[in-house]
Amino acid sequence: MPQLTIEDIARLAGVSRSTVSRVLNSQPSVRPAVRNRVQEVIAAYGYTPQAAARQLVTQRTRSIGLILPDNVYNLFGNPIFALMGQGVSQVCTQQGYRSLLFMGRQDMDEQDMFKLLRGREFDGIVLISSNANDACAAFLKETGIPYVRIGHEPGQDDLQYVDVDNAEAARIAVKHLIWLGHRRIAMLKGLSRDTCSADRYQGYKEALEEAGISLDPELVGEGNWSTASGYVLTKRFFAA
Amino acid sequence: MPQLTIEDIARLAGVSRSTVSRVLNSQPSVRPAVRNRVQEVIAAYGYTPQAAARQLVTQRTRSIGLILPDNVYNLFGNPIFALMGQGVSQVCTQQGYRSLLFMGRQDMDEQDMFKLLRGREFDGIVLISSNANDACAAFLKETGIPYVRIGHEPGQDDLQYVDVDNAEAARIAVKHLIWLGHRRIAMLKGLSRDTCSADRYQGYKEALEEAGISLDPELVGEGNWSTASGYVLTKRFFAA
DNA sequence: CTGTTAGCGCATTCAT
DNA sequence: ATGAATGCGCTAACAG
Repeated sequence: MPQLTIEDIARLAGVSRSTVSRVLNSQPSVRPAVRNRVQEVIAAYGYTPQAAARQLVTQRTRSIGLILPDNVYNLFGNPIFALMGQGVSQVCTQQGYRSLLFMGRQDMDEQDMFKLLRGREFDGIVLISSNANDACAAFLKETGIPYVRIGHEPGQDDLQYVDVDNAEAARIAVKHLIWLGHRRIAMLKGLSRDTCSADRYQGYKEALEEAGISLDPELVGEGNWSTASGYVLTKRFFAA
Repeated sequence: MPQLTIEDIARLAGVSRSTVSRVLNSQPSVRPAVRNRVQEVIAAYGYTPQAAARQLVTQRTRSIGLILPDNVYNLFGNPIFALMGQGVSQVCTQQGYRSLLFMGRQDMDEQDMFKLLRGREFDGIVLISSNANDACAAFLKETGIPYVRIGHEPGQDDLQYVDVDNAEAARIAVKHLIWLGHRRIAMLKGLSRDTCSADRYQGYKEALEEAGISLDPELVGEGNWSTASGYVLTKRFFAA
């Protein structure tokens, strides 16, 4: 079935395109009777305006792109991303936007991905990444595409990101363990490419130092954020 | 900075829009010298055609929408979805398409979601769902939007889906346990709303019956696909 | 091989 | 309050 256009609806409702457009965008200046008639026709034929056409004229898509770290195990295996994604989605929906998670970061050529981002299919990008030199982050900054990053790099001077205070969080956690009476406290670090790993380690070191506990290198290990690496390292800690 | 259009590139390269369009779409009928010149200008200005405009004229977006079951814990917490998503993404990339995961199924009004799907932002939809009455599946079928479903409903007569033989899979698994010498075999069912749950249970029953093992209701429990429910039920099995 | 012309479907002036 | 006209940026005949 050939999809109906706004023109068809206008004809069927006996009005002009402009009027249909007005009810589509719920503008007030339409006589109630006319509005109803148009809405009935729209409903009867299940008409929905074509996104591309309205995007072309308005120059906005009302959709937000979500980009996650490239590791697929992180992508779906780490519950933190589910929570972040959920939050992004909720706010988008609430504001009349929609969020779409870009799926191709594992298998798509980087340049092709950039081309997509430059094609203005998204009004803005939410990039989740604490990777210290994420090519995508660099690209977004350079091109001026509207974005916000969850996570950041050390030298970042602009305010394009939101992040937690990783060092302080680690400090609090370690202090808590010390308060509970523990003295032998291990640290399972994440990937060194992610800045949060170093930040947390920093907090860990500071809390130990403050408590006068000397750091035991045997109790520090570097994982890759996977549960498997956590398991292996934890076993090693207990063997030590 | 005002984004450049194909028109600007044409002027800068001293050719017409059509020629620029031709090199953009890598059509052969362009003199190498001209092609190079155009490509240089494109690269120099970092120009990328606006997706909406070309979508409007070609009536295709080259993007595939991926829709997952509504439960967010399933969404990111169940590794099977990571694998499926990965597969979809790989094939899309390989074919010059891109895949986008729709994020709003938890928090968006169903009608708004349908509106999005009808807006032709996706050339096709991949719906992952074995939910026996998934409203989205019904909608897709009714509207004639191109889609394929991973998972299916009992009475489905068309060929719009791909699925594994759940009953046979369960049969094989149970037979294997029996072959190993076990006689006391429990079944941890999934949500009853998903057809695969009943299918697998069917296979379980058949395999037991075939081996002359009577089914012990104490060893059958219904979870909700979460690891937590699996843990609780498994403990109950061992207590029984 | 290249330029000219004509829309794609919609929102948005500008008239009325 | 409504309609007619215009253009968003691009591809696709059609000429030449």
